[in-house]
Amino acid sequence: MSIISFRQRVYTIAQQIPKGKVATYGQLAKMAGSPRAARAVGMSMKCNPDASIIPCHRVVASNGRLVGYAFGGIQTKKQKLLNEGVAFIKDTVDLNVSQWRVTI
DNA sequence: AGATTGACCGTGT
DNA sequence: GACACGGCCAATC
Repeated sequence: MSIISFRQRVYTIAQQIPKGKVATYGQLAKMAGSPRAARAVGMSMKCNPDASIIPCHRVVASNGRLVGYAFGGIQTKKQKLLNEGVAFIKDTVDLNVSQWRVTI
């Protein structure tokens, strides 16, 4: 089943997040096959080799809050998202509008 | 092999 | 709405 590591799966999924949308850590965990592994997802993002191939800035907490970004901090992360047209409410993403929804 | 850690999440007060 | 607590999973020491 899992020939590739959990981390690898997370990366693959993260790359599918469309521009202008965001996904939550829990959401990715669920998609990767471990619904409760949100923390592990966070680690994967932290260890991610390159932001240009893995859009880790499109991953936010379940409440839309921006947490962590290893390529310049929260500010940079927010700027990138704003630049992509993600809807913000103060410092949190409006998930109602900008969450990545996998339409059946 | 065991313990610790971390870019989390849900629930209760 | 803010704060505290516990649980969860994979990677790392």
